[in-house]
Amino acid sequence: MYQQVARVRHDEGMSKQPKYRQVADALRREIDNGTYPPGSRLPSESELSARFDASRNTVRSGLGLLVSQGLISSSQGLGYEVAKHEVFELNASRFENLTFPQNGDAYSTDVTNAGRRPSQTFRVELQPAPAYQAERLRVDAGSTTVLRFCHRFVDDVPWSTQATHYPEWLLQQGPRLAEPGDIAEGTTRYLASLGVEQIGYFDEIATRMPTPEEARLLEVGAGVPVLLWTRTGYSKDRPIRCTVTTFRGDLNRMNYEIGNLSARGEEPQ
Amino acid sequence: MYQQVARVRHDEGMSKQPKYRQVADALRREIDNGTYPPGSRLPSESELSARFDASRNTVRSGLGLLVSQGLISSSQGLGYEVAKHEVFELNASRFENLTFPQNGDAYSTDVTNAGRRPSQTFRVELQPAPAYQAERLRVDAGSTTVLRFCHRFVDDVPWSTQATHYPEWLLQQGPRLAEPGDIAEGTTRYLASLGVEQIGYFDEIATRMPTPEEARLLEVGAGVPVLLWTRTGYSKDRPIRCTVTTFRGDLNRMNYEIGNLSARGEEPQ
DNA sequence: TGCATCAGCTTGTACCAACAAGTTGAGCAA
DNA sequence: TTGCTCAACTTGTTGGTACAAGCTGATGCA
Repeated sequence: MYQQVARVRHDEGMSKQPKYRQVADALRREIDNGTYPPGSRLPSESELSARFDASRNTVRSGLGLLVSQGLISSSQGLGYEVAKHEVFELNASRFENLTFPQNGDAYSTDVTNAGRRPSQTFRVELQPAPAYQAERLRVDAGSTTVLRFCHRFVDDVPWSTQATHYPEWLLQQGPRLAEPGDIAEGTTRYLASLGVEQIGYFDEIATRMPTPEEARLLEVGAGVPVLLWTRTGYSKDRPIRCTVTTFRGDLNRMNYEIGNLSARGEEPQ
Repeated sequence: MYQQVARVRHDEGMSKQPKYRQVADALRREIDNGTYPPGSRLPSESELSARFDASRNTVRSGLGLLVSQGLISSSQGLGYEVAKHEVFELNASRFENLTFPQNGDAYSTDVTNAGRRPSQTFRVELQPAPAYQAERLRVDAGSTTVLRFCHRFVDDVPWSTQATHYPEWLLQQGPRLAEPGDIAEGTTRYLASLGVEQIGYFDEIATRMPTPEEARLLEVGAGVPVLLWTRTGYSKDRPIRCTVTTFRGDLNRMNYEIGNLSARGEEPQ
């Protein structure tokens, strides 16, 4: 019923590597050396199948490797495209600078200055504190917090999600935090005007592959990790907010300027 | 010659999702809710095949998804294991603190303080500057630089690779830079003792999937991104070094302390 | 006891076949 | 010209088979 084809034992040279890896490696080389520049299309599976004398499944395994490494992406009906990245730099140590004046919220300012067009959707709700945020805000897990959630785009490409939790006690001083809608001058500035000044922050940066939910919101395919940025802001007494931002790892880079950098071009001020 | 089996059209409820995704989602849920805790083994492909009434290929596709997301890993002959992470925190703003005294190099100090055992292999060579480093050191691409390369382990697990490039002109003041072997007091301290003081640095943090070379050195499987950390150190006049570190993303987190954090437990000093 | 072997499990590689579903452009009809 | 249909491409999903290769524990021989 099933006829096993005679398996030829090639063994030319040493190879050793399985065929699907050879396919992946060959294509990777050709992508690296510019045979297939960023944005260009790879030959179709059946063409590659002929070229490498491999079955379509084997070629697919090889292509799957490159996809999971973020080098290429595929779309049904179209083919495989070589990934192209245009990274956006976020200066985290200048972002929300405590002494520097700025108009509106820090995100719009930063993106506009880079000559790109920012847009965002916005949501405010009361939520029990997740364990991660509760620990950083020094409140009980499950206690009420104000969640202000942003889904941000740059030139209509999904860019990041940002969830800031504020402890409940802060509402007595800053009731507008819990009201829906933007706070025009920025929440940090708003709180400062009420005497709750953020005089320092603690940043944590991690990376991992996106959850299905994150992959949906950020519209990333397989092979693109996310950058996780947690900023806990402190007043002179205690933590006043915890912001968790998820970035598309292929489009973002974070910068920190520490110490005296007068030898650099632009002054860190 | 080939007999196509009657394809039953289930369509219970809505499903819509392909079967291999359903397998992946079901397993993900069971991993999340603790049915399969970190470190435990998943049922074998054939067991899952029976449970989900799917072919082994379909089950493998589902498992492959979870592998590429870093949730599980597989080894031939053994099966699939749920990934367990024990993250190591690296305080980047305290690391190589300019004013804080320390013994030996910053890495060993940091790891030892965390109660873990550091080890490393080390290499020094003269190398033409790659474009990336040349740009940051403000020298011509291809001009000579000193490369000091570290491959670091924590408790014998590959942890990070670190490549520091120094511009050639620095050799006149610090000839020991180009000599093989460690510099006991740390290179930053050594240079400072010669009057080349690093008074500030510029950090860049990015993430991506590892290259095959990086995957080999860090022994990461598919689905684990790397964290890329570039630190450019400045004297009062110009850049004096450029360090590129690659971390396993599943084992590391970076921290920055900015501003006044007296409200936190430990004093940032 | 100690050690080598092997059966029986596991995943890895490679192939075949069929059909579903998305995209595009050619070509025809209004 | 405009708009629709459809053929001919593309990748996506799912099934099947066979064998290679790694791991483990049981078995049996020396």
